[in-house]
Amino acid sequence: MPELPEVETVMRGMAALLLGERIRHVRLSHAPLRRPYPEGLAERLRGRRISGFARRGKYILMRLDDGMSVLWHLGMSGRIVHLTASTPEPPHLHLRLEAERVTVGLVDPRRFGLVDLVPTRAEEAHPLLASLGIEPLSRAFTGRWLAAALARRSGPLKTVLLDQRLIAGLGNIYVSESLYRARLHPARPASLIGEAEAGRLVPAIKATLREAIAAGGSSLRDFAHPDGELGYFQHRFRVYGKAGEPCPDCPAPGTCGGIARLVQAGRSTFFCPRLQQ
DNA sequence: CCCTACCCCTGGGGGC
DNA sequence: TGCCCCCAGGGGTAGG
Repeated sequence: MPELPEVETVMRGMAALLLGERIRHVRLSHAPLRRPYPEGLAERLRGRRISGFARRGKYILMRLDDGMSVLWHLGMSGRIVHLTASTPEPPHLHLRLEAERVTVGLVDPRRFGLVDLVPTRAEEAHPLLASLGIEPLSRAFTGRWLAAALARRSGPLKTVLLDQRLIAGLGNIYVSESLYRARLHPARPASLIGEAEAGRLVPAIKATLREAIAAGGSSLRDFAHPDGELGYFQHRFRVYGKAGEPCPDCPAPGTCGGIARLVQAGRSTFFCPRLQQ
């Protein structure tokens, strides 16, 4: 599930609950995630105070008072849940972190997520972060930058935009949504996107991500509701998952024949075949 | 290097 | 109802 906006919202939710808290106890599941937990993770976290949060791509960094950071990745199905005394323990709970005033859990049925430890001063050197590309919401992410980056890549535009080594945080949903907003066809060869079109795409990506974060932010106020899930929200997609439905921007229903679905590198892409060229 | 195909894992939905 | 297949918002790796 989580792409950049969801991860950002989860991170903010974690910060709201955990910032400044001291960790009293950590319990880990026996079922492994994508990679084994670092040696002695539970013991190393106990007694530490949580001093800060950051996000890099789809990764969350939780900084501790001993110079270490906990690296979280939610995979496809990972969620952070606020556990209260009244809620029963959810299935697929892999990490339970009990702090002074709150308890949170990492729930991940598919177990594609991971938790690791990294020195705070060397976060960027962690193997999973070292090869990540540009942050799409940064000032450095401009049409000029993107045009130059795309010029060196072959392959369809959609697939290239999903590559975390180029842009960190875009996922399958927001790539489709951004290409629709920019009116660019997902199958266009990336190398043939010029500066004018890249100059359309960059603000489309930023606006798409910012709107989704804003929608998540508005849902954050509810994170204490009974199921306690942090950072997830119903966001209105214009094309994602809407194959066969009328295109929201075509003048009359049926003008474009409806939203189309395409499979690229094994992932679904949704687009309007008339508006996106 | 670059690109696609396949794999990891569980659950939900649709068709029969 | 049950079963089976497909699909799912993540990424890493093996091969072409």
